[in-house]
Amino acid sequence: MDPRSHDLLLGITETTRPNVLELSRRLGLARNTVQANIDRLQNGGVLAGYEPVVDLAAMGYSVLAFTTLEIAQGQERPVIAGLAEIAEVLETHKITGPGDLLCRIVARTNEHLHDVLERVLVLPGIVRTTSVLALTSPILQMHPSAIAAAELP
Amino acid sequence: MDPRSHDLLLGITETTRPNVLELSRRLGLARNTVQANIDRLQNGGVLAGYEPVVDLAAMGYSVLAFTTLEIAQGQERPVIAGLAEIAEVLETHKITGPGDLLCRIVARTNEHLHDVLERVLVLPGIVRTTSVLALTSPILQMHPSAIAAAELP
DNA sequence: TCGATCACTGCGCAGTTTGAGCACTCAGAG
DNA sequence: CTCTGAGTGCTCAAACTGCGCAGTGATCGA
Repeated sequence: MDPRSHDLLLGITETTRPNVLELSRRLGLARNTVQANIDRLQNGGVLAGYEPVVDLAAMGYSVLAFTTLEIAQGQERPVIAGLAEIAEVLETHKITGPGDLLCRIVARTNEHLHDVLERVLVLPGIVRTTSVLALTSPILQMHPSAIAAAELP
Repeated sequence: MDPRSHDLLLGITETTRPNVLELSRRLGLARNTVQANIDRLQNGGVLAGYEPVVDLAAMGYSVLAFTTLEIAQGQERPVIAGLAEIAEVLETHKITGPGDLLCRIVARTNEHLHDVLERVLVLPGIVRTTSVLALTSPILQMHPSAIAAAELP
């Protein structure tokens, strides 16, 4: 991942907008209507922006892991701050149950993942980590589709 | 989630493009250069498209769960097909370790989640499910940032 | 039943962006 | 020393945006 591409992907996030005219043609609605609907979604906070869809595998990150962290009492905040510094940690969720944090981590190789996990482990307050590797990801979607809407009372 | 908004979000995925001219100004590069770089990323498969960023909470889906499924021998394919029919199941990963599948599931409420899990449980071949709820998600990013690039040899 | 409101439509116009092409420079590789 | 690739600067018609304004039909409360 060269820095140029990185800047590009970052910049894309900020300059990407839907083509309202084409959208209106596809949906069979007036441009004004589509624009108003988009505005409504944005104002409601549902539509928070636009992002490039990045194929991590094509980017060289072919390893995906879900790692559960157990944290010592009251150490969550600094641990999260530490995790935020590790680029390969894409998501962190505070969770219920035996673990405390669930992280989504990408790496180029298994060795690289090992390296990342070591950087995680040295964070003060981490008691234990458990990782599972994702082998394939047969389902990937952004949001619940119309099926869900149809089920509503 | 009304059907109109759904169509809109779906259509946005297909009609959204970055503003290359503005991007070039921000990056201090020529428009041609930026366009060529974007083409390169697309052709390389790294940049797979553009998507709206949807705030699931604002959309009414305030519950996020990670559910691990244990599947009976050789039943994975039909189970995955069944999961694909459930709109609330946003991601499914085949994983290593004790579980077989890890799912990311959203729901409007805990009751709704309960309902979704019941729909999951009735799929033939599911032996056991274990769910953890995500309370907060302090880190959320799309891809490893420049930090990772700087670390490369 | 009347008037208000709302979602949607259609039109228009100035300004911006796109897509495509061409010519040029510059640095590195063979 | 030449070739090649990356980047630049320019041009043009066509497309799209942002914005405003006027009109229609349906719904709803008084």
